[in-house]
Amino acid sequence: MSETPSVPRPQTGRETWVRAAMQTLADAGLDGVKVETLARELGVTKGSFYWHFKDRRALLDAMLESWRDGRIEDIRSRTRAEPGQEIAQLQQLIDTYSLVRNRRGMQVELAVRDWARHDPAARATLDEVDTVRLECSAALFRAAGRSAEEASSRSLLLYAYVFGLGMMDSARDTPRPADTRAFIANLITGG
Amino acid sequence: MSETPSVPRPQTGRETWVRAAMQTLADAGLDGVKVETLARELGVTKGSFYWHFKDRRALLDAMLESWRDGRIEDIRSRTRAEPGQEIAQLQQLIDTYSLVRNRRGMQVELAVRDWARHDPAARATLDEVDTVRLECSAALFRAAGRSAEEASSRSLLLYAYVFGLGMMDSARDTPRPADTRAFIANLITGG
DNA sequence: CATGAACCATACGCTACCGTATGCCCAATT
DNA sequence: AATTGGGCATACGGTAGCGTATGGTTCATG
Repeated sequence: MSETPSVPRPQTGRETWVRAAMQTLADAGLDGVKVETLARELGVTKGSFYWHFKDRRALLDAMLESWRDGRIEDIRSRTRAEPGQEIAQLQQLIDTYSLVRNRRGMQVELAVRDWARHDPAARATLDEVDTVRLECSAALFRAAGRSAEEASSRSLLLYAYVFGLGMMDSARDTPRPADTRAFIANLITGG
Repeated sequence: MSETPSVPRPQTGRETWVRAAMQTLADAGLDGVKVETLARELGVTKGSFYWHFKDRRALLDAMLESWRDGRIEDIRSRTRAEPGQEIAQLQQLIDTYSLVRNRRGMQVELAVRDWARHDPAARATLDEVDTVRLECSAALFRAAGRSAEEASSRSLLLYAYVFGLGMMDSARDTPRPADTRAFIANLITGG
């Protein structure tokens, strides 16, 4: 969907708005993303906003597009493994997501998922991303010798766990014990 | 789950408002819970609301209290098992949560979890509920012979999976295949 | 039957938004 | 030097929501 480059290069300004909006999305949810509030935070006025965007909805669409591209690129890079290292790669994937280190990314993730519950466009974007994710990790499981069915099931468990944990731990400061995380990662990967 | 017939009942007022608000919470999220909107839906005006509640915040607190009591009672009743039936009971627990049948309950759950990301009171309520949940299912695992550590880990995996799946499938109409669900439930319970 | 409490309506002021209209400033172009 | 258009400010009208003030109605009870 959507055209990418049709007009020359008005791209500098839009990116600034999108970044600030993503920050607010993570901090306050979708309903915190307001034109006038963002303008205040950026030290400009609405006049600037309505120069770069048709309306608030256009900003939201730009946010979705930006998030989708980043997530797909990220998952692709995290699911490349040398032959024989597939399970180890999956375990590292789990650890990356379930560690508190990735706090901000998880906040965005959860906000987008909540957003998707009410907005069809967000839903569609999220489905795109989830499809790629599930397929990428399932491919790793298959490369490790699992059947296609088992690979899909373990992939589903993996992401449901990872995002479910992110939801349960979204206000947690201390990470879960390392042995707990290792035990669960082993169950999921079957390693 | 009682009546509300067509006749304008002089039902205890607060409960009526709380129920309507929970419905809206599930459908539209916390920011959809607005005094004037609820009043319109109930066919009354704000005057009624501010008779029963001090302000909007008081309604939110009442919602949290009501939800917490219901959830704790629910989990207690779902984690009573005859000796020897603990694993079967856990598997049924997983199925209850991960089935599409419980759609509305899951919508409320997800809305509360998102709410908890921005509101300390909601966070505290949710932590209460999660603590009871984790302890109840961990007790079942221990009764089935698992060590205390393993029981805690599996409990965490169980709930993270269940709510994570609810999040991923919140817009899904057809349930996941039965054998996929069974495979995952077996992995989680270790049965 | 008067009185007071429970319950709700009407009406108001206030604030935070969205979106539009219009004008100012400045750099690059011609 | 004049023109032009990108980038932003100012100002305005409109809506939706919160909370308050106040008045009306019903009903039990002294």
